[in-house]
Amino acid sequence: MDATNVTDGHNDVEAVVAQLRAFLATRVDPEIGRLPAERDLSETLGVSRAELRKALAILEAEGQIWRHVGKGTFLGGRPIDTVADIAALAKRTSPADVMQARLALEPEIARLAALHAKPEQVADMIVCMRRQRMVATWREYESWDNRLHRAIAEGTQNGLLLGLLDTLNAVRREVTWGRLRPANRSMPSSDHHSFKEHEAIIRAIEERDMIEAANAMRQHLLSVQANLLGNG
Amino acid sequence: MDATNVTDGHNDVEAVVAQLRAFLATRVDPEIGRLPAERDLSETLGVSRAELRKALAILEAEGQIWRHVGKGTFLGGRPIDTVADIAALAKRTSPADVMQARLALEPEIARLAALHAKPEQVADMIVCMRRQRMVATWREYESWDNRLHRAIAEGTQNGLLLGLLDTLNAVRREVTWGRLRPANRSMPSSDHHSFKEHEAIIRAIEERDMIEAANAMRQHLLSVQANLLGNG
DNA sequence: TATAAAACCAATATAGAATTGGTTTGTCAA
DNA sequence: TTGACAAACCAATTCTATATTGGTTTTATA
Repeated sequence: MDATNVTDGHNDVEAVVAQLRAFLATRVDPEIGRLPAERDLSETLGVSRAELRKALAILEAEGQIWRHVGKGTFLGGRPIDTVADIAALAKRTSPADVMQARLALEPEIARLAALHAKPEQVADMIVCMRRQRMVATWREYESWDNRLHRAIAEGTQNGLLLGLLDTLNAVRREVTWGRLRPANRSMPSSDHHSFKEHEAIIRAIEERDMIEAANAMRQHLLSVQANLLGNG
Repeated sequence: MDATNVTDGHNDVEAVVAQLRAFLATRVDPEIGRLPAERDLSETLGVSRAELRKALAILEAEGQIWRHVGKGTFLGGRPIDTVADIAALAKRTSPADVMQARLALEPEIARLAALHAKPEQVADMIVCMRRQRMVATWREYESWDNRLHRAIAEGTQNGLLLGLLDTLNAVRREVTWGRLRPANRSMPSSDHHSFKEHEAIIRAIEERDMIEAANAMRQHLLSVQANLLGNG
């Protein structure tokens, strides 16, 4: 414990921290943002791995870097956990949340579909709508409902929006399955409210009426929402 | 659709289809749902692979099975592609697509945040905003920008919307990295347009002004969009 | 006792082989 | 020529084994 002796060893971690800061500023490509592995870096800086880790812990607490087993050590704050894990997402999601999300996303999707949908994509929507009217079970009904809403999203020509809707739908299936599910529902009646509403949406898209497309979609979803709450 | 029996002379394909149906019903575990590989199955059934594939195509058109290269052949209808794979999504997504999706989703998120955000969540937003003004690099700027927009989504109290935004942001990072990236950007100037815009959004949320919150968010994103296209 | 070095662990990445549905080519027979 | 079949080829996917990496424990040593 001699303060006069080793500035290297006794200087605690502070000297190593300073050394590290310099290293980050000068020898790490900010575009790549990846530091060498601890074993390599400790050799490069001439310190033991334990000392280096103390310094790294400090810089991590400061938010200068973040680390992860198997990945490495990187510049900047820890990236947001991009949980695309449907099951985990569904666990913290209620049916009301699902409807809220649909109401947030799908009217805008309908609007963009009215702007960008190609004729053959509109034809796809019509096919879905027609086949939905001919189904014998609610399971098939929902299948074609999914496909219809997805066809509308395809009409946006935006793969990301389509992906978001797919994620939403995946969660929707998990959620509605997880909760109680009326098993003895009769077959879809021919005057089911959704039929007319779907028709209105598709017509608006066909006529390139963006405002009406968004509106019709919103009305449809509000109707579905009311139905859900009423039945629940 | 037409389940009618074929009466033409060739019983080739039809015979194989019948053989296949029997196989599906008796020799495929519905829990697993996977058929043997075409090469194996053709040998098992004693038909050529080409013939087998014709039969498989028919059953696939009927929705009895679905196939995918590298995966195999499975019972039931083709599952909707639940793209949790950010990289795959990013590959078919352009920066313009990202902005379009943000414009679709985030104004509505801001609106709901104005309705539901708790005081401590608003405080989080303010923290993000303040720290964003003090950064030294664009990397940090973007990190705090991400956190701010995520904090707003947390204000909706809707885990699904938050998850969707996380997915969107993950894709955004991939996309902007994949494409060319302006390397010589200077540090964020203190009068960067986003600062005032962020402030307007948060103020509207704080004042529970749903309409203004959505509006401010839309203006902000439009401004970002214009900036992107201008720089591109 | 303190510290450095090594060993060990679990999570992750990586590279290559193997598998699979889809497609093309070559061969032979009717 | 046409049709059927086998083999080869292709690209997407999975599987498997190995290597890295941050995190932890053990061991040696001064």
